[in-house]
Amino acid sequence: MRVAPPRCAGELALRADALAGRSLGELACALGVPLPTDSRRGKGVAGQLCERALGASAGSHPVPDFAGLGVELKTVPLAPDGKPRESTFVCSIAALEIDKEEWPSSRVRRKLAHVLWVPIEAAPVPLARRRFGRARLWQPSPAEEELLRSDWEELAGLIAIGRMGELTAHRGRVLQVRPKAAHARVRAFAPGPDETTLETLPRGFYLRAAFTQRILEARP
Amino acid sequence: MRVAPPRCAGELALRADALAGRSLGELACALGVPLPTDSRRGKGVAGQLCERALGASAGSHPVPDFAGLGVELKTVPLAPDGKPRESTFVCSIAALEIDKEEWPSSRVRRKLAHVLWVPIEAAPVPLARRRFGRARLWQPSPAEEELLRSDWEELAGLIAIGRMGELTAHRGRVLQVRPKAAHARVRAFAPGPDETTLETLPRGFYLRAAFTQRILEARP
DNA sequence: ACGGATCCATACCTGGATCCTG
DNA sequence: CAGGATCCAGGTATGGATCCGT
Repeated sequence: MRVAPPRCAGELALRADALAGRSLGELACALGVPLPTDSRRGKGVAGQLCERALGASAGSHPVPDFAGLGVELKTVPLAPDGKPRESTFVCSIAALEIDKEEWPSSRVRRKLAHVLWVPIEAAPVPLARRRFGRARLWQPSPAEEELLRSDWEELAGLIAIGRMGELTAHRGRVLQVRPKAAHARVRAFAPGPDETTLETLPRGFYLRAAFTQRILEARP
Repeated sequence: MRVAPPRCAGELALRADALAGRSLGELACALGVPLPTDSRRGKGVAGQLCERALGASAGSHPVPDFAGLGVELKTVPLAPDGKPRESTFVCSIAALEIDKEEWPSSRVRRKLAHVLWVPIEAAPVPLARRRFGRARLWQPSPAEEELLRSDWEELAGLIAIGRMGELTAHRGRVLQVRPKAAHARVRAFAPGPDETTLETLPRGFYLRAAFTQRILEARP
């Protein structure tokens, strides 16, 4: 079953509101897709069903989830205490090209320019019984953008000068760099010392959970 | 079920001889894989089972089927009169790079430097009952190579100067250029007129059936 | 008859994220 | 408890070729 793209932000907000309180099991049933029984096997399923329910353009590469609106969709898993249980993946890192990027036109900034955050219950609630919360349409405040920019410039700078291999997830106040791969044997190219190129585990940018928590708590 | 790579050309020839007279159905059964019932759905199945039976390194990109030996495997479908029913795919065409290739190191020449031709019955024999014939290990004679070279230089030259779009399968005495894609809407990049780049249907090099017929008829 | 169109398998890549052990 | 490791879906790319309408 397919849903047409929303024609404006208002229509998107209405659809997102309609999702609040519904469970992942109901949604899967309505869309006619089976849910994995093992939650390890369904890491991305909430996000993917949410895309379909809201009429996002699925899986296409360079464009935002709602291309016409320039809005990106992110589901956030909430622990029983209401706080995000996980960090949020932002985008993968093309390490060999990152020296050509600048913050204003960077992939991270474009991804985060306008986001629809959709909270959903996380473990220990079983997959099918996890309920969606009230969505929030967000754009970074000047203070938030400043935090993101300064972290990004530090991290991207280290990658560009060939230090991605030494980079750990400890770096960055709100943005961090972590592995992004099917398994630890996957290789991608990255700058090495002295203009060399070497193969490393692919990485991605992630938002720390404490940062998304502040976004969700701010009064809309 | 997996078969170890042959250690020398002699071992490969022995295995290929052992295949002669056996049917595709027997082979599929021995390897524990099902055959499609509709022959449209099994266009590549004879070649793939043959690879497995002979211990070819399956599906890996740049290397010959028998990497250590530098030998490429090709199955040839024979009509009831013993003549090849189809042309033989050689390799896909990277149109934007072809201006940097020269015949001696070209993909076509490398693919055809050393080929194990394995004949197999074609339609109207049902898939499972098609029998393999006697394989032939071949290297191009000087005359054959000269034919290939001159066709390749004509075709590659036309592609390099931006004429792939106008190129039809009529060109070339033994080598030709034809579409190579899942369907007609697939696009790939190619040089256009005046240093431009345009999108076209991807193409590949193929050997005309009359050429493979002469190869198979020549006394080993 | 054959030139243009198409079909399957497999590997890889990207985007969706959560798992899990020290 | 969070940093490093991993899992699924879907699309793309390539190599195995044959199908089929004019």
